[in-house]
Amino acid sequence: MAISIRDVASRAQVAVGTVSNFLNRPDRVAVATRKKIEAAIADLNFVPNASARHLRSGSSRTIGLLVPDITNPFFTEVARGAGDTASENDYTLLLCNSDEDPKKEERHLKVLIEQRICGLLITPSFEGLAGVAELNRRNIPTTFIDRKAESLDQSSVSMDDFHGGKSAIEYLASLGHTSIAWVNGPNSLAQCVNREAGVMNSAKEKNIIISKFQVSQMRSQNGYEVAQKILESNSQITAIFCANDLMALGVLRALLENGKTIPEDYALIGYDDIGFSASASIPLTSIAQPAYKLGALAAQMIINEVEHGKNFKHEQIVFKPELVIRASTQALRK
Amino acid sequence: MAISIRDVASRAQVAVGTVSNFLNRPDRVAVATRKKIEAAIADLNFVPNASARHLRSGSSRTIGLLVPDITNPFFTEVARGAGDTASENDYTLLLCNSDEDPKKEERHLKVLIEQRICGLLITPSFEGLAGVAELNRRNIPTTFIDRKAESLDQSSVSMDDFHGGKSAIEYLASLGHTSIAWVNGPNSLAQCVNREAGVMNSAKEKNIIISKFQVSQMRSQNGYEVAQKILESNSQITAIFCANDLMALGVLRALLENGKTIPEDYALIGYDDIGFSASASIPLTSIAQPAYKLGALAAQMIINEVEHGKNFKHEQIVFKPELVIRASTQALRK
DNA sequence: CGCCATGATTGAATCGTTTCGGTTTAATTG
DNA sequence: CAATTAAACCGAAACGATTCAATCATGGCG
Repeated sequence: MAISIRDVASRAQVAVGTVSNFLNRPDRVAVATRKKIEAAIADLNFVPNASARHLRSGSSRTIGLLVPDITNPFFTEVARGAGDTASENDYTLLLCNSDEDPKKEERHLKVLIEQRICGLLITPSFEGLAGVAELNRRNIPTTFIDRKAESLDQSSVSMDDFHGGKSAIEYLASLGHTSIAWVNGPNSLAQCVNREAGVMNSAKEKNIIISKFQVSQMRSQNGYEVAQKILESNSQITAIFCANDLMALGVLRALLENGKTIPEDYALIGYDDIGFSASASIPLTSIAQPAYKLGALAAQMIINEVEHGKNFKHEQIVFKPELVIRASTQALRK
Repeated sequence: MAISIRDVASRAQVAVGTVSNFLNRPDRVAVATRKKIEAAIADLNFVPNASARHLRSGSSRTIGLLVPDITNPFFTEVARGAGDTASENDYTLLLCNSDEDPKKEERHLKVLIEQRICGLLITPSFEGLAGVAELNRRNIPTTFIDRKAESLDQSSVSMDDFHGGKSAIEYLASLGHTSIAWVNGPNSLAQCVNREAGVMNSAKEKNIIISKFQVSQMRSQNGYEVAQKILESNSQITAIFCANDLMALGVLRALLENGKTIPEDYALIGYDDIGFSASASIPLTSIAQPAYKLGALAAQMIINEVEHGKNFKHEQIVFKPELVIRASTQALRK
């Protein structure tokens, strides 16, 4: 039924080995033979069988990407970047979504091993280290995304969260704000911890009062609730900085509902610069992370590692996030 | 290097065929033997090689999902649904994003054929029929998502767009609106055509005046621009219905910037009910589509088809969308 | 004209499974 | 106790590619 390299060979009147060479190292086959094989392939509508190729050659050319939440636009962009880079290099990307569920994560990891992926891209959740260790044992290269690798024999592509936190506060300070609310996620996420360190650092330098609000999940609803607390607190706060855009959008909604105007009554900054922030009712100032680039570069790095084998130099690349100024912030008027 | 079924067999003192039976039809192997094999597998840390299995057995247990835009929350949900169902049934989902680019779509289709997927889930863009024909020729089952299959020997899971358009207008009519702006996407999308038919149908019934605005892309920015036109037009319009939420969010932003209040000055309805609509500055009334369910059901159907082979009855399932009422609409006050 | 280097081509062995006809073992029956 | 049957198990062949040592052609050179 299925058409194999053998059929192509017999129709083109050459040996199977020659067809294989044509497929993988065309320069080694004479131009006349090339033509014959091309014709045979076209006639028979032949498409090579990836499984057979993989089985014999030992290298799978598929790389796994395991993200904790595919509905988060940040990860969607990461996936797009990784996917594009993968297919440009003739790799296949196997995208798995763990929904922040360790069970699903474990299952996906199992499948990825069955598929004999040649490399893994992963944004580790705080717990997920067990399954990753298994990958290591099997010598499957792994690179972290959005989380710096602590070990030097592993690559990672991450963001300078300290700088992100710091620059948001510096910017607000430059606008004249001196009392700022800081809405952060759980300490179990390295990102949150580092951003807060940056916040506190520049607050100290600029002599700013930080009111900290911490939530367990970084969803829109959580931002909404925090904003109500801020309004009730009757404090001097004139600016609000949220650890992600989802929460900032929640804050925005709460403030508008309570008759506040942005940026006059409160300046508001988010983090991530997801697409929806630009088209919010008040376009959001945000700390932009180059998600697409993160994914693309991580894919490129793991491909390099796969292809250059042992003599590969691991790198921990750290991007600087960028402040994107929109309508939700302005200079403080006394 | 790699551990194979053969190593397991020799360590467990059984034949390779027995190990294979243990893996695939455990009931056929005696309980004592089972224990031995289990132990050997655990000791050796054996994980079967999917490629070898596929090569020999001929069936791949991976299903492809090809979406036109992974950054659209609607498709993210579809992907989540399909992915969950796939892994519950021990299938692997290969998610590909074509970015609405026919070239990428073609390339992905090629890869999917190389991988010998056992079935394809696809939301066809208006052009993409060429590549799909190739799949048909190879007898790879294909089911459409969010687009009804015109042929009876193909399955599909789609939405009743006519009903969606109709019910939005009926709802607005019931609130007392008689002059409504309808912001639609290009006619090349079946969805848009059908929604419009529904709109026009109920407009006629309820004696409503529809002002139609058509855009080529259904992005937020397009909605923003249309809203400005509406404001300039100085018409009697009191309600705006957009063919997706992204555009509705753009409309919302434009209206608020121009000092209008929602829902007092204008009632506003979107379509899709993406997550961000609920947390917009004015939570959006919208026509909800069960994206997760669409993906999950489509996956289930293709799995059934794959497993039941020829005697499988193709179905064209059509869901009814649901009106979700939020703050952006209210009864008209004279 | 014979020799050799080079480039093209060949085809058998192999990758890790599943499949399936055949063999062994144990239990049942008359 | 011999004959019959069913349950377990065995192991060689096959899936469709790649690999690589071996063979074949070709042309340049002394």
